[in-house]
Amino acid sequence: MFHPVSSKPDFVAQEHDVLDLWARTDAFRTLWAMNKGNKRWSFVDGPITANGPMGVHHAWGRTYKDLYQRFYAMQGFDERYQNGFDCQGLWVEVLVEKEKGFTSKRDIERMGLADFVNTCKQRVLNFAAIQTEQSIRLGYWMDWNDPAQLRWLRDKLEEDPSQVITVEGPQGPVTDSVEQIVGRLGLPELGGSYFTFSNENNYLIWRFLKKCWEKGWLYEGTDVMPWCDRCGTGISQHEIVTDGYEELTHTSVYLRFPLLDEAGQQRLDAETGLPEALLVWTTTPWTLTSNVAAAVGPELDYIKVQQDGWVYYLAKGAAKRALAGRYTLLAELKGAELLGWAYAGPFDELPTVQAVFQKAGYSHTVIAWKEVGEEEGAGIVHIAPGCGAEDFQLSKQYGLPVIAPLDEAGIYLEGFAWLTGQNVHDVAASIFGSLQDKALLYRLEEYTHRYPVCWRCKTELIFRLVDEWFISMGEVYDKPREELTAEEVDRSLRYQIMEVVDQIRWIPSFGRERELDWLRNMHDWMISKKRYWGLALPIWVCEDPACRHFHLVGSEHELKELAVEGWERFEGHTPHRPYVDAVKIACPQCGGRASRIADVGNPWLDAGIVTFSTLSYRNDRSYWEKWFPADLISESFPGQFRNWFYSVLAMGTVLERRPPFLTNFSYATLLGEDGRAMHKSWGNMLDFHDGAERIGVDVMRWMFLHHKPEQNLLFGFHRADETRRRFHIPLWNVYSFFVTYANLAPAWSVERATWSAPPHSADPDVQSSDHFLDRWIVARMQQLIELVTQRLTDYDSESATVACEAFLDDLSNWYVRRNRRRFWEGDPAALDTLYYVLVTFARLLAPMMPFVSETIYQNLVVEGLEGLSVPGRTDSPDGAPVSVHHTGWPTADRSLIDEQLLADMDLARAVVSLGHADRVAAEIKVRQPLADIQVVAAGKAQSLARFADVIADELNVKRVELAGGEAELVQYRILPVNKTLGPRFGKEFPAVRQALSAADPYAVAAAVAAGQPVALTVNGQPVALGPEDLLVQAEPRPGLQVTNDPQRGIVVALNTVITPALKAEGLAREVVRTIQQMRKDAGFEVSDRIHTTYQTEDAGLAEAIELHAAAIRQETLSLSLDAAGPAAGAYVATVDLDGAGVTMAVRRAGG
RNA sequence: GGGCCUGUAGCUCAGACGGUUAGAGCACUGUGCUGAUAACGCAGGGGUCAGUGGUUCGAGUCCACUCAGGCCCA
Repeated sequence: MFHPVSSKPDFVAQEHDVLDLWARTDAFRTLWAMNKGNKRWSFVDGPITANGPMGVHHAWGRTYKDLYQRFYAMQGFDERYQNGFDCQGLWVEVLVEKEKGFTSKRDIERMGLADFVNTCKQRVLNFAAIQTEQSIRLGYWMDWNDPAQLRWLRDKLEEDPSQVITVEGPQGPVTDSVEQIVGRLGLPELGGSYFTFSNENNYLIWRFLKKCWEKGWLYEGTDVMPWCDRCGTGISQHEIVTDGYEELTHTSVYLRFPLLDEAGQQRLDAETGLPEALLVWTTTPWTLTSNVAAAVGPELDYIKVQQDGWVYYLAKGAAKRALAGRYTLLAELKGAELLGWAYAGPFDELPTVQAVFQKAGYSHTVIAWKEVGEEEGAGIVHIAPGCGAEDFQLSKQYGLPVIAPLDEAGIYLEGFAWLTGQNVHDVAASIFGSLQDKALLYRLEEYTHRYPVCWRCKTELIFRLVDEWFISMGEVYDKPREELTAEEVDRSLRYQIMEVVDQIRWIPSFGRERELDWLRNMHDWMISKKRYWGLALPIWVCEDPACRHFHLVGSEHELKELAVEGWERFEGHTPHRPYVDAVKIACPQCGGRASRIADVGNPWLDAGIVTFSTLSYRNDRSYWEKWFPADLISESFPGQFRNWFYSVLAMGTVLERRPPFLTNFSYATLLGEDGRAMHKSWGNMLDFHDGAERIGVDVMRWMFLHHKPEQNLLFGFHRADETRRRFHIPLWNVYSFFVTYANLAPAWSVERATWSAPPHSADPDVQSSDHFLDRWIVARMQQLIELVTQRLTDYDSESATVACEAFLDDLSNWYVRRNRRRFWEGDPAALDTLYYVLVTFARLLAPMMPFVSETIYQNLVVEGLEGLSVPGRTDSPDGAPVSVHHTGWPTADRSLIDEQLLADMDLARAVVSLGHADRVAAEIKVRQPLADIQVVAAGKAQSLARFADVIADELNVKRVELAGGEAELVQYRILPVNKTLGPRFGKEFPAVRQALSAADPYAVAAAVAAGQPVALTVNGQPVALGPEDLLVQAEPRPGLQVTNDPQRGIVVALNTVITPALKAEGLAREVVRTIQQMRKDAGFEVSDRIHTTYQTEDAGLAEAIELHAAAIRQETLSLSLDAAGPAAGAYVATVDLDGAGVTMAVRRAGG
C-alpha cells in the first residue's frame, strides 16, 4: 500500500520534510561516496560574497550549479562539490565600518588593524553560515560546513584568535590556533567550502604576482585615478564601469581666465580697449586651484565677442549655450591661433601654486588638445593635471607642472591658504565666493550629468594623483590578431589571454566576443588598494631612497628565508595586516632593509586564483592535474567578463598558459515582476528566505530552469503561481490519481511492478502490456529521456523543461484521461505502466526539481521512513536506493520508440480535436451520445482504424467511420511540398506550382492515397511527382456540419441526429454525473457502496433511468436504485437535467 | 563613437537546418467536460513578425542599412 496522497499538497512543508530526510539519511554524502573514484566531472564554483544574506538572484545561479552537478552525479561522475566564499576586500570593510559607526580610515586605525581584520573575518564567517543554511534550503548539494561550527569559530575568533582548538576534519582531528584553523578552512584537512581569505589562497596569489614580476609585467605607476575620499582608496577601472555612475546635479561655473600680455599685464583688446579673457567652464570647481593650462581644439572655430565691459574668447558652437544675454561679435578665428597665449590663473595667489610654478619656471598657457569639442561648456577646457586623468596625460605631453591639492581623505593640503584643512565636498560655495571677489566669475549653472561614485559607499569620487601597482596588459598592436608573431604574443598578457579565450566554449556564444572586447580595451590592471582587509601584496620595497628596489616574495617559505626582522611577530598568523607588515627583508639589490608596501590587493585576485588554490596546485600537483581545468564554471554576466571571468583567465594564462575552464555558462539579470531592477523601496524586492517559504524552492528552480539564460528574468509571486499551476500541480495530480487507484486495485500490488524498467521490456519476468496507450506513453517516455539527456548535456535547461512540460501534458491530458476506466477497474497493465512512468519521470526531474521528485519516489519506491509527513510504503521492492538521487540517470530504450504508433496517436488526437469542434459548432454537449462521426483522412485508414475506439470513447459516439463518397464531403487542395520540390526545380518551381494547381485535385488525391506518382507537364516537359512531394489538403464542402485540419488533411463530420434512444442514454449519463457529484459533496470515499433513490415527474427521464438502471448502478457503486423518496439520513439534492426536474438521494450502504 | 544583445498577440515568451495558412501560456469572452485535476477540452477576438532594401523559386528565420530598448567599452 502506498501512503494516501493529499490532492491539496503543501509543497513548502514537504520540502522541509525532504530536507529532514536527506539530513537523517546523509543522502548527499552517500551519493558522493557512491561515485568516488569514478570518471570525473569538474566544477569550480565562483565564490559568493559572504557579506549578507542571499537574494533570489543568487538562487538562480545556484540552481544551475546544482542542476549540472546533480545531472553528472546521476550519471556516475565523481565531483568535488566545493562551494566558495569571497571574503576579502572593501565590501566587507565598508559594512564592518558601518556596523561600528566608523566614518573614516582614522577610526579603523584607532581600533587597531589586528582587531579590525579579526572583525572582518568574523563577519565573513557569520554570513557564510547564513548562506550555507540558505543554500541547503535551496536543495543545493555541496560539501557544506556545519553552519553551527562556522558560528562557533566566529565566536572563538572574537574571544581570542590565538587560543588553540581541535576540530574534526575528514582525515582526522586538526589542532591549531583559531586564527590558523579559520585560515585553513576549505583545505583538504578541513574540507567544506573554500574561503578566499585562506592562507593557501593568499600565498598562491603571491606566486602569481611573482611570476608576473619575473615576466616584467608588474610595475608601480603614478597616475590620476578615481578616488573615494571616504574609503581613502583608488577605484579601479573594473569597479567603476557598472555600479559606478549616478545621475547627479552639480553647480557648474563659467569663469574668466584673463589674458596676459608679454609683460604679464592684463591684455586689452586693440579695438575696444576692453580687457580680454578666455571663457572657461567646469563642473568641478575644487579643481580650479590646480589649474595650469587651458586647452582649445586647434581645428575648432572660435569667436571673439564683446559683452559687459569684457572681450571673451570661446568656441563658436558654444556661444549660444555659454553666453548669457546680448553680446557683440568682434571676430572669428581658429583654435590654433589661441595657442601659446598666457593668462592669469584663478588661484595664483595660493602659496603652493606660486611655489610650483616658480620651481617649474612656468606660467599659465593655452595648449592644444584634439579632444576639445564645443558640445559642452565654452569650448575651452580648464586643465588641472593633479585632478584629472586626461589632464595628467596632457601634462606629460606638454611638460606641465602638476598641483595635487588633496590628501587621501579629500582634505586640502598645506599651502592652499583658506582652503587648507577643508574637505573637497564642502568648498564649492567658498570657491565661487572667491571667484566673485576676484571678478572672475561669469555665471553659475545647475548641471546634471553621470558622475562616478564609489560603488560601495556611493560617495562622489574625486580624481587624485596617486602611486598604485599595476599588472601590464601589454600593448595593443595595430594589426589583426592572426598576423601577430609568437614573440609579440609572448610579450603581451592581453593576447595570451585571448588565445586562451579561443579554446573555451562560451554559453551563450556571444560571451566569447564580450570577453575579447574587454581584453582589447582594458587598461593595465590596477591591483593595489590603500586599505586594510585583504590580500597583503607581497611587494617589499627597499627603504634606502637611493635604491628603492622592489622585490616580489613568492611564498611564505621565501619570506621566512629573506626575513631579517619581525618574523617572530608574524609567525603563527595568517598573511594579513598588520602582522605580515612587521616582516622586513634584506634588499636583494643593495642589502638594505626592505618593507612591505602598505597596500592590499584587488579582491578579484582572490577570486581569480581559485582554479589553482582549491585544487592543491602547490602541494599536490597530481590532484590538481586531475581536476584542472574545470569542465564548467558559471556566473551571471553583468560585471563578470571584466571581473571574475577575466581574473580566472588571467591566472590560468600567467601560471599555465592554459584555459582554466572548458565551458563558461553565464546568465543575465534577475528583475522584479514589473520588469524593473529589484529595489527595496520599489516594493518588488524579494529576499531568498521569503521566496523559498512562500513559493517553494522546487517552483523557484523550475522558473529559473525554464528560462532562456541570456535574457533577463522577471521574477515574482504571480509568475511563481503560474509555474506551479502549469507543472507542479498537474504532476502531483497524476501521482495522486495513481496512488488512489493503485491502492484500490485488488489485482495489482507493487511486488509485481518494476520501477526501473518499462513494463513491456524484453525481460520475460516483467509483466508486459500490449495495450497501445501503454506502449504509446512508454514510447513517449523514451523520447523524453533521450531529449532531456541531450539538452542537459548541452547545458540547455530551458529546452529540457519545455520537453518535460509537453510530456506531462501528454501524460495527464491524454494517457490518464483516456485510461480512467482502466484505472477504475484496476487494470494491472495500466498500473504497471503508470508506475514505471511516474518513477522514471521523477528520476529525470530529480536534478531539476529535487524535492517533489524525492517525495514521489519515497512513496512509490522506498521503504517508509519514520517522521516524513508523506511516509513511504512498507512493502518496498528490494534493493531500491534510499533516495531518488541515488537511482542513476535513466537511459532510453530506443527499441520502444514506435514511430508509427506515435504518428497514429497524433492523428487520433487531431481527429478528436476536430470532433470536439464539431460538437461546439452543433451545440451538442459531449455527454450526449451520438451515432457516428465520418472521417476523411486520405491514405490513413489503417491508422484511423487502430484508434477508432479511443476516438469513439473520447467523443462519445457509437462508431467512427471512414467516410465514403469523399467527393461529396470535401474538396481537395493540392500543395507542393516546398522542402523537396523547391531545391529540385529551383527557378522552375513556380511553373510546377502552376501545373499542379491546374491538375484535377480528386485525381491527384486518389493517386497520393494509393501511393502512385502524379504525372504533370511543366514547360512542355513531363514531370513525375511522388506522393511524398505532394500535400493533400481536404476542406469541408461549404454547408456541411464538419471541421477540418488542413495541415493533416483530415475532415471530421459529426452525425448530429439525436434519436430517442440516444437521448435516453444521454439523460442516464446526466444522472450518473449528478450522483457522482452528490457522492463527492456528501463526503463519501471513492470506494463506498451506496443506496440511491430518485423522484421525478418527467416521464422521459424516469424511462431513461429504468432503461439504463444497471449501468447507472455500476458507475455509481449503487447497490440499489429505486424510484422512491429519500431515506432517513440520506444526502439529498434536487437538480434540473435538460429541463427535467429530479430529486435524488444517496446514503452509504451498511452505515 | 565602438562592441554585444534584444525587438513576434494586451502581457510573458516559443518559433534548429530558410519551406505549406506564424504558435504557446497568462488575461478576456463563450461553451463544454470532470469521482485525478486549486484543473482541462473546444471555440473566439486579438499580429503590417520594429522599418527599408537585398539574396532566394521561397525570408519571422540569411545579409545590409535605419529606428527603438538594454548591457558593455570609449
